[in-house]
Amino acid sequence: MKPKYNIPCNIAQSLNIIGDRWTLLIIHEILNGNTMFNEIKKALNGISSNLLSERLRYLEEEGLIVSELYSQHPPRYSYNLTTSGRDLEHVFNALIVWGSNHLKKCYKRLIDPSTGDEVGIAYYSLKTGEMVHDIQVVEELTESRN
Amino acid sequence: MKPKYNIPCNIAQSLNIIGDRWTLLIIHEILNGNTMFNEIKKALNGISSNLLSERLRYLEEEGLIVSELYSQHPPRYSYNLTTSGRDLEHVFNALIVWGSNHLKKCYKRLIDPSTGDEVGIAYYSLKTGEMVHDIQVVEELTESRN
DNA sequence: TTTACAAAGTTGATTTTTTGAACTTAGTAT
DNA sequence: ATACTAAGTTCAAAAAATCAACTTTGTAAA
Repeated sequence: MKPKYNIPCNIAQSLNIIGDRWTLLIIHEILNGNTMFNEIKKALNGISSNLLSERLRYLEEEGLIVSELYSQHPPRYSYNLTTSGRDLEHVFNALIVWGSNHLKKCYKRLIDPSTGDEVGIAYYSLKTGEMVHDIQVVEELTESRN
Repeated sequence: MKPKYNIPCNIAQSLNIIGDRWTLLIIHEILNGNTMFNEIKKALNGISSNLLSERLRYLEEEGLIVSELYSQHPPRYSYNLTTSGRDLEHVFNALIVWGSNHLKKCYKRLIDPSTGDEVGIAYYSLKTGEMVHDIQVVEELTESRN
């Protein structure tokens, strides 16, 4: 079945869910308000129906989107993000910022709407809310038997 | 040749460079100090030599890594990140944070090493350095002829 | 009341990628 | 000599993505 990364790392495990071709772009379109099958298909120049259909099904299984029946009789669904899908926004923003710095041609930028200043990625403490200038990745202790 | 997303968006264009299977994980291993071919291969359980070799070649073409000859006679290279490769760190961190909130099993967390507090993603103004609480994605104006 | 058209898919053949295993080349260690 | 390692390359087999055609239910127009 699905070929998955068998690597003990958040990044690899996250990519097992959102790393397939088109997947992040599909979520991004839904985030941008394109909630219907054909809206998404039209926005994603080149994706085929069967693949879009399969990806949507998989993302729903994984809990990143929910499909809502908006017409009974020809059954028609609109696709919306769950919290976990919406939380990918920071990943999108990190990609937009990276792209604006390193792509030959940049299409989008992140700005502070109150000042117009361009913004970059930072980190803040969940406890205090203050910006944190130095960060560290720590390994979760593997809980052994007890 | 390479199937690429033909979509005018930083995210799609960035994924054209770093969105192939294994690519982000390879860069992440180099960032973590695994700079030799077999170190990367060993860390990435399941990747095959030919694919690793092809991905490294492509990433060098795209300017995300540089290979440095460290032994002349059996030609041996070590792989290191350029600035553009290193700048993907924010993307990795965004994925680590997303994973720590939404994966069934979390392997890593981001903390402030001075306090031990867990951290989340924020944004700051490139001009003032201050944290920005509201952000907006703006489309780059397409430069027409002049 | 046919005819046309759209939305949301499904089916199946073709093409492209990825995997997996074996092989190579140059060198070091025993 | 023999074994073993690093860093790949080559090629066959398997898996995934693309592409085009088709289906189903319904709405709009002639």
